[in-house]
Amino acid sequence: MTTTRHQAISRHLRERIQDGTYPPGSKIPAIPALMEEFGVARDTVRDAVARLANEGLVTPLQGIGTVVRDTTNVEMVYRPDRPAQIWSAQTGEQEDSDRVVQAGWETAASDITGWLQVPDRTQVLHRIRHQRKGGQIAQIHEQWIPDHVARAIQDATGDDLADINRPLSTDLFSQMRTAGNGPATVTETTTARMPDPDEASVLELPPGVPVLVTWRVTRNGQGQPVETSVFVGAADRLSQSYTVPV
Amino acid sequence: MTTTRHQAISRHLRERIQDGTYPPGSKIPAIPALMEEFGVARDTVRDAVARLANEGLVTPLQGIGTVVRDTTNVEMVYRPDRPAQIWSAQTGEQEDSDRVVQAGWETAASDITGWLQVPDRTQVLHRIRHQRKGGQIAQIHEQWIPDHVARAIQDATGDDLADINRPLSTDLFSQMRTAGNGPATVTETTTARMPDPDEASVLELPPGVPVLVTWRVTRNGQGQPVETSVFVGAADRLSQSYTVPV
DNA sequence: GAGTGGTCTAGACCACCAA
DNA sequence: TGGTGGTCTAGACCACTCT
Repeated sequence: MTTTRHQAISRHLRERIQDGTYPPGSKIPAIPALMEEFGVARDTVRDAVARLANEGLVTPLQGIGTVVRDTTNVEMVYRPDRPAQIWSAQTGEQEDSDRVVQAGWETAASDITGWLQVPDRTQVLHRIRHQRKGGQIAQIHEQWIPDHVARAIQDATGDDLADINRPLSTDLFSQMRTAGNGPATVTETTTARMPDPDEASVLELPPGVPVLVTWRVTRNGQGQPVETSVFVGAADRLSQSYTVPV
Repeated sequence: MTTTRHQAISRHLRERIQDGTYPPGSKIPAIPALMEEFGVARDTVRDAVARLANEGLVTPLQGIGTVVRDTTNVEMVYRPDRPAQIWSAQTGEQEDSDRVVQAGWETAASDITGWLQVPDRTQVLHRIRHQRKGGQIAQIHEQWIPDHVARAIQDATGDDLADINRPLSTDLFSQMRTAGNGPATVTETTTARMPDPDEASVLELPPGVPVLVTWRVTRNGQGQPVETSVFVGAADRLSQSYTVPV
């Protein structure tokens, strides 16, 4: 159990961050200063700092320094039982904005048809939304709706679900009720993983921040799926809350 | 938007992994081979591989090679409405084992008293469990029970909740019911972050795997908290599932 | 311009694993 | 024993931010 130099340096810095010597928003010493302090080469210091960055404790910024991240600011709460008002902070405020960036019909992949319990190669409506909070995209919402459900909605409401430029007259769950396919239950399954570079770019994630990934299947009163979704959200800005009876 | 060499190498390898050239369980080319192929120095290749490791795509193993991770094996499902049978795979099998590693009374920190809605500096029973699956610890469960609830349970059942060597006669929620503090609802809030080194060690997490963090508050029929918990679970082996009415 | 972090080199030695 | 990844050096140049 020999301790390497960069492990010793990263442990030292981690302890200083946790004991408040370097509070959130402040900067840890610069790389040349740490080289001097520990008598090591540049890349050894960078290895140590990279470890902390991958733990989500710090964010190195070119030309500025390596700043300590505030990890206590997960304020946003997602509640599955409030479809019309999807996100609310503890103050109850609404989400900042919400934009459909892609919509159209396509032949569903096999995992999607499995969740929707429709035959393989069925046509489905595929929509991608970006949900913003505080100027940043906090969650990517990808949604698939079976052909017959989507058409029933359009017939009943006159909206075009594949038009990303015209907003819907009401929220989708209300439209489903109007069309006789009112959602009764949602089943959500959540895990987490590291983002791929595309997701990190869209969500503006610093290194060391994972994404929360949630699969949702919405069913009507007969237990038939009327919609399925995948949510990919920034874990440093998002938490999910559920209250269920025991 | 200049692309650096290690970015080009990591993008190349990422594409090969995603298109199946290097399937899960196989190895990507060795560092000397990549140095030769791209005509770069060792550390440039290591930067590229480190990126993939931090994305959770590969795990470098000393003396063996850099193996591609299988990211499709999140089978375990946690259901909050099944306290006695906390984990079940889709087949419905029970968890492998479950061990209380620490238990005792302590004066609660302010965040805990806030969750439990008891006065500051109250005595609480603090228990830490390690929940195993497939030989590995998949989740760390830390639990706090108010003094009056814990004592009522002990008086009613004769069990010693602070003894880590004697297992309880029944599960804790059943015991609460016996003691007249039957849980009625649980509120769970979930987010994710990267593990600290201790958590990574206990959960045997490879680089690039986050932890799912869930706070739970359990309330009795009168809405009073009878228990609060924090779960820290390996996100590559754990998912949480909720079904709620809309 | 001065200071920050980012990239990259060429070479060395170490720790670990499999045959 | 030979191949793997891990650590570390000393030095160079680049990209970026702030004053």
